[in-house]
Formats: sequence, C-alpha cells, structure tokens
Amino acid sequence: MKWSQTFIPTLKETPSDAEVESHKLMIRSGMIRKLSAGIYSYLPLGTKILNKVTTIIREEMDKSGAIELSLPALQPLTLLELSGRIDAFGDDLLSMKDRHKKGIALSPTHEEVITDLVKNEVSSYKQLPLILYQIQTKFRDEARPRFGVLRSKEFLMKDAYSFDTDDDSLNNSYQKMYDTYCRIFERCKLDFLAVEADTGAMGGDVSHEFMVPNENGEDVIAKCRSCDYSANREKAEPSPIESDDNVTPDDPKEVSTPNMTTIKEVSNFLGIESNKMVKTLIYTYDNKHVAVLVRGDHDVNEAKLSKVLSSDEIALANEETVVELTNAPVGFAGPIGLKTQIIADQAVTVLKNCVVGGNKADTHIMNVNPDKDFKIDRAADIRFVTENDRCPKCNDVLDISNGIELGHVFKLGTRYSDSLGAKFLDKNGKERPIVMGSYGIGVNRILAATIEKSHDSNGIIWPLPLAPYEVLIVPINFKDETIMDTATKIYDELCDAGIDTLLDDRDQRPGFKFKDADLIGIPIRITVGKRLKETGELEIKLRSKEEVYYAKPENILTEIVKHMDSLR
RNA sequence: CAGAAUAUAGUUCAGAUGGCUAGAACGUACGCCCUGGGAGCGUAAGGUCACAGGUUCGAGUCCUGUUAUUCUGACCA
Repeated sequence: MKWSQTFIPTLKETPSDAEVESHKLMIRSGMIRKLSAGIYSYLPLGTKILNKVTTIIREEMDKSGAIELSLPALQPLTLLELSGRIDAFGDDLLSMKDRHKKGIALSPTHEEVITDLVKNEVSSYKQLPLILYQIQTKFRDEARPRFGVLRSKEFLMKDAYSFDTDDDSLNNSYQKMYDTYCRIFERCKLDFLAVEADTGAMGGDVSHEFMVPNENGEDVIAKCRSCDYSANREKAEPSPIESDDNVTPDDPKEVSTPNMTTIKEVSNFLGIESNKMVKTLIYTYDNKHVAVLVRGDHDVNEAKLSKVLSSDEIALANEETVVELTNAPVGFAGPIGLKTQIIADQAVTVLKNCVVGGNKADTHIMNVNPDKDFKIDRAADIRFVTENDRCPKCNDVLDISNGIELGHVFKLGTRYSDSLGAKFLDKNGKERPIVMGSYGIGVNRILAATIEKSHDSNGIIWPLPLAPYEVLIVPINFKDETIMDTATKIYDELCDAGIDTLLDDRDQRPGFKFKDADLIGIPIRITVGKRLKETGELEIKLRSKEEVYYAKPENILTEIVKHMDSLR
C-alpha cells in the first residue's frame, strides 16, 4: 500500500480526552476515532490490525476443531427472560421495542441465542460434543466507558460455546479451549497469565481469566511469588492466619470513642493498629440479617459472602436495621450481645485482645477475645486478599497487581440448557440436559493491551504478527528520481513476495516521515536515502531496536525475510 | 448511579474585574526555500464561543436550565 493512497490521519498533539497511553496512541496513530463516549470507529490502520488478530484467532479456533458461525446481533428479550439474565444485565442491556412493540436487545453476549439454536437442532449424543464460535460485535451500555477501547459500549468479541454430554466431556472441551487461548495469546506475543476467576452473573462453577498484567487494567490479580497459584481478586483465597498463642487474654474494657465511627478514627484515637480491630457489618439476605465480622484492615468480599450464605441477594443492611439490631448508631456495631447469627472471617477467629464496637453510642470495647467474649456461629473465608496475605498453596508471598482481562473461559454446566430446555438423548435413550461451556476473547482489548506494554515515547512498537504492515519503506526525498525509483522497485518486489509493505510516498521532509513511522510502529523500516548514492545501500532498522543494518537493493528481499524470521 | 470538572477554529489551548472587528500554536491551501528526526519565510481560508432562556445599554465572560465530554467512586457477563 502506498501511504498517499490510504487513509492514516496521524496526530501530532495528544487528544485531550485520552488518559491512558494505549488510547492516546491509538488516536494519534490514526487507528481509531471516537464517535461518542465509548463508541469508536476503526480507521484503515486499526481495521488492518483487528483483522490480523481475528485471523490468528480463527486459525487457532479452527485448528482446535471449533466451528465458526454467525449469530444475530439482535435478540428477543424473551430469551433473556427465560434464562433470568435480564435482571443480571440490568441497565447494561441496550434494549428497545420494535414496530410490533416486541422487546428486543442488542446482544451483550450470546449464551441464550446459541442454546436456543442448539436445542432445536441437537437431539442425540451422536451430535456431541460440539464447539461453535463467532467473532462479532457485542453491545453493553457501560455506566462509565473509559480507557478508550478497554471499556467501550460496543466491542468485538470472539465467543465460543461448547456442548457436551457429561462433565468429563465438558472438561475435555474446556481444556481444549484453555490450550487454544494460550496459543492465541502466545502468537499475539502477549505476556499473559491464566488466573482462577469467579463466575459472577455468568453462572457455572469453574472459570479462568486470561490476564495481561498492567497498571491500567481494571482487574486485580493475586499471584504467588514461587508457585503457580494465581487468581483474580474476587476469587483469591488467603492462607489461613495463625493465632498468636503468646498473648494472654485480658478482660474486656469499655472505652469512650466519641463520634468515632470509622476504623481509622478509632485506630488513631486508641493508638491501636487496625489489624487488631474488628469491623462488624450487618448484612441483609433473603429477608434475614447476619452480622459479618472482618479484621479492621480487611474488606468483605461479597461474592464469597454470597456463596457462604447461599444467597444471590445480599446487601448491607440499611441504617434503621442496624440501629434496631445493635441499639446504637451506625459505626458502633460489635459482636458482643448481638442476637443475630454471626459469621466471622477466619482472620477474626485468631485475634487476641482486639477492639470491637460496643453496641452503644460513642463506645468501643478493648481486650475482646473471640469465643471467650462472644460466640462465632460460623467462620469462613469472606474477605479480599491483601498484600500481606500468603499463598494458600505454598504459603509464600502473594503479589497483588492490576491486569487487563483479555479472555474468560467458563464451565457453565447445565445453567442455560436447563432454563432454555436444551436436551439430548443419551445412549440409553434417556433425556439429559446438554452440558455447556462458554469462552470469550475481547479482540479490541488485545490491541490496547499490546500497545500498553509495547510502546516508547515516540509511538507504538507492533510485534510482527499484529503489525498493520510488516515493512515500511521511507524514501527520503520525494523529488529525487533515483531514490523514488529504487523505493518503488523494492516496494514492488516485497509486495510480490507476499510481504505486507507500506511505501511512504508522500512529499514530506524526512523528519516528518520518521516521526510518523515511529508513531504507527511498523516493525521493519527501510530507508532509501543519501547512503544509496554514496555506497549504493539501503538502511534497515527495526522499530524495536537501535541498530541499523545495510543492504544492497538486490539483496533486500533476503535481508528482510531474515529480519522477519528473527521477529517471529 | 453519586460526587467533581470542563465545553471557544480540524487539533491543543488563551481570552481577570462584562466593552469596539474573538486570538495563538499546530494542522490545512497556495507560493518560496529546504530535504536524515514533525525546519524556515510569506499569504489565505477556517468560529452558531455546546444548546435554550435570563440579567444588562452591551454577554465568549454573569445567572438558571439542558446536553455532551472527562475525572473519582459505585457497578461491570
């Protein structure tokens, strides 16, 4: 492609509404433009890169035995009502009425659609297992789109769904997709991590997220420093904390803590570390109340609590309820004398001489000891891990960091086949629900994550497999016939050899072209300039390296092929 | 959804206390010059000052409302 013939509007200035580096560079390099908040157009350069990624995904999915299809972007609300997910999506669902006043939605995902399709067409175990996938736009009305294409209202997703006869077969499909994902991300040159994840509103039991560690990522991952344990924040479990047997329990003592309702205030006032304090929170679930105890420096993980209580509808109790149950204003709740059920985090059970709320205004109680001074009905892991926690597998240090979620795989089980009635007849002629799995990849996020980790102050550094063009030819002087002729000749030669080449045939000064070249980040640059006249050589420079190599025009193809091999 | 900020040329921004024909840089067009890191000179085009009301002799500037965008948090299959 000749630069003058395509459409790559680069920008010298940083757009004012871009915050993270990948977003800035995607706009500056002419890959994308914003149409509206969280809605982006992909320009030719961005589209080419997107196509490189989808090609890799297709090749690997096809190799795994998955079959591509194409589902509609529109779906009737009735399907989401059947699966019960209309509430789970809530305001994130973009829905409307068609002319017949029928409710339809722009699909946020396709579990229901594919299950409905398969239920009508698959009726025998002989048709299973089956893995179907598509690469398609998804719509979610994000409350707060941000970071460019990392969180947008419309995004490209590769979603796959597996259909199996039983759990063993599902495990097989799941492993196949897991391995395929690893290969896809490896081919994209990403340093990814597969972490244990919570299944959230998706349902199912086992789930892994494919993450790229990055400070701008919205997810939090915990990773063990020495063993292979890693999990996302919702799921990560701390190693149990051991009790300190050297401390002798003292007798409880009431202290006045006027107007001090937060852990920090009480901790500062009493001069006691927050990890020697107990946070008592009243939760409501299924019309019942429960007191939840975590250490002062810990936070309740509602996903875990929800599982412990076996309830989907848990929430902090309102103020009146707290006052009624504790006989005190909010901020002074404590476990002593409470009539409700008490659930404590494991870390609370081993505390000695700790501080709790007094269930009385402006009062806390010191030197409190669990079991001795109050009863714990149930101890469990109900908190988020922190940097001070240890690995549950090997007890070494857990590192907590942010990550960008690129892929997510779920063992769904029969959640959707049950609610939508997708059944098959097994060998014995017995009707059974199809066992399903679901597997997603955020295609746009692969671009953003790649740029996040692969750029410098001048612009993007594309890895060869994703680069919009593999080679960029920069003739230094548009008006010099020798230079332009040579540039055009090697351009034709590289194109004929099947190398994706861009020729910067614009009448611009060299500095201008070099800046653009660095900005859009083509991996290999050939400069045709004064050296051609002096020694008859061309210059080859890799975007990722400082060195410059020289080659005669007649050897350029072999030289380029050599460099391309080194980049693969 | 809560809190906050912003909205002026294609882009990035200036435009105290209200005052004449709304500016700069970059970009764009044309000309000159130049051709190894966004060089220089000149000329020109380019504006519903987000929108709607209001106060005022007079509003880009003050007030009210609306909308949009961004940030922080909540939420997030």
